[in-house]
Amino acid sequence: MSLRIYNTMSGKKEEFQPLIPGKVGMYVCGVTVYDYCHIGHARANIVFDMIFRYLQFAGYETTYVRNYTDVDDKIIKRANERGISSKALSEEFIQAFDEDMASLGLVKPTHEPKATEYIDEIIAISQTLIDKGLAYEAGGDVYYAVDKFADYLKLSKRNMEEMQAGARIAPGEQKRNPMDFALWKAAKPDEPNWPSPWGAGRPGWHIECSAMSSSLLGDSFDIHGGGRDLIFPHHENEIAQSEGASGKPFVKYWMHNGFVNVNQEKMSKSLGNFFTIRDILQQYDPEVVRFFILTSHYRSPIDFSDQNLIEAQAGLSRFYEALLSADQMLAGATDEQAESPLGEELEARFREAMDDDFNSAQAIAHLFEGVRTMNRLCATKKFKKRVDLVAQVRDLRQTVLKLGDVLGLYNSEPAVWLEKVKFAGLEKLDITLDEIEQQIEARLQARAEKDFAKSDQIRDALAARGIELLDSREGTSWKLK
RNA sequence: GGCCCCGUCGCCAAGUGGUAAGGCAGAGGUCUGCAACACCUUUAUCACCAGUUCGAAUCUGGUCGGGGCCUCCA
Repeated sequence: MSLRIYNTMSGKKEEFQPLIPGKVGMYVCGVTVYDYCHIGHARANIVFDMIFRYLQFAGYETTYVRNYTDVDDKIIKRANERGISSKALSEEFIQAFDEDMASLGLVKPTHEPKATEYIDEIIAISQTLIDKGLAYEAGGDVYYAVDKFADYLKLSKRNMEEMQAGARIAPGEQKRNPMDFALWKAAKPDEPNWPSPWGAGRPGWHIECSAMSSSLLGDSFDIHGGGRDLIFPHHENEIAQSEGASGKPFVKYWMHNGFVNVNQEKMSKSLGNFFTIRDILQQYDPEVVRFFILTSHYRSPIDFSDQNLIEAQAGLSRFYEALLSADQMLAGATDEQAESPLGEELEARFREAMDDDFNSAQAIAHLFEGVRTMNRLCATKKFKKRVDLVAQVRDLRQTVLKLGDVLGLYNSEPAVWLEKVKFAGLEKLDITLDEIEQQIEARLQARAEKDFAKSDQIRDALAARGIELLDSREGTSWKLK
């Protein structure tokens, strides 16, 4: 079974056939850098990071471009409010973005261009569009004449007449048609600007993505992604610009990730109900956030809530606990080698899930099954001497790690990760590590004396304070309840 | 008003024509001094109604409920 991708353009899953066999060009709209990233950005970037990793895993030589839009009305406005330059503001938030993405465990895209580095290309495309009669200059602005592009609204499937009914021309704009959009805006005082054939000015929103994608991936490429909210107007306008200028098909597969809701309600800047990545990482481990996001399909809406994240943490802990116990069981196990089909079988199921429009939720479900098998084998009597079982656990462990890496998961040292989460949770409880260890010691003493009443009393008291004890042959450890 | 999406076990969440993955929580069991952990077993006919079909959660029509886009937004 080969890779199938849901294409927003057709509204269907399609067999993935890249323009050049074996190679993929993918462009994903990045952020406008004027504020800290919120969890919606986290989702979009994690999703496409997963897609990028899987494309490579599936054998495609993938060029992944994710831009920074560093010139824009909102940047100018925010910079003016803070009394700093647009450049200083955008640099600050580019750095913040990079930090956030690194903490979420994202790999670097192949290219991370900035809009301001592509001003020449932006001007060239705008000029081409004017030359072709698709755009016009008016008072130092350049606008795209949407009624000249026959395919306009083909991605968002909207109706021009109805769109026009609600559209307005803002004061100061020189549009012929309210639906027209700016490719270039004449500079106002104190705005960043560049010289152009139409006078000093700056790019409009949308044109930068056409310029950067064609420069780095060519006029036609395979995958273009972003959040659903970018379908209109941003991606629609990109199509008009790029296909209008080049005369070639722009993008083969359009991919859009679903929204993040907070308490069933869309999270948005205008509603003010958004959390930044930094807020969330105060509360939860970054890998828990990533795990939570990937346990839903990328096109479904997800609901950010404490309960959901706590459950995600429990699920991810299950993986690390299994990996830890597998490591411990394998440590003293026989060195003899044996065949094991389990890893290969797991990988086949994983690929099948991921080939179906990157169904990471299904893929993780298969990995959970791998974990259960691993736990079951490890619990078998005389495990360490059973050559076949040891080989199977080795195989499964290695496969879970390998496939986890495709999702950007399970990269930590199990013991270290579990400790980290445990101590982070401990801080929220009214108990100290010393206390816990003292109580464990006291209980061990009681048990040695067969004073089980006292032993159980200590255990119950700790449980009431949120600490669960685990006895094993090696001794007693504890975890958060 | 126009366009679009969704409604699957207590909760989260896969599944788009052949009689419902997985996780969390719950129940029973194995293990245990007793527990916890782990493992085993177990828990749904898919909002509702009508239709197409040998057969539908999956297709069509309708009803109810929720949400999104149409303005900056991942």
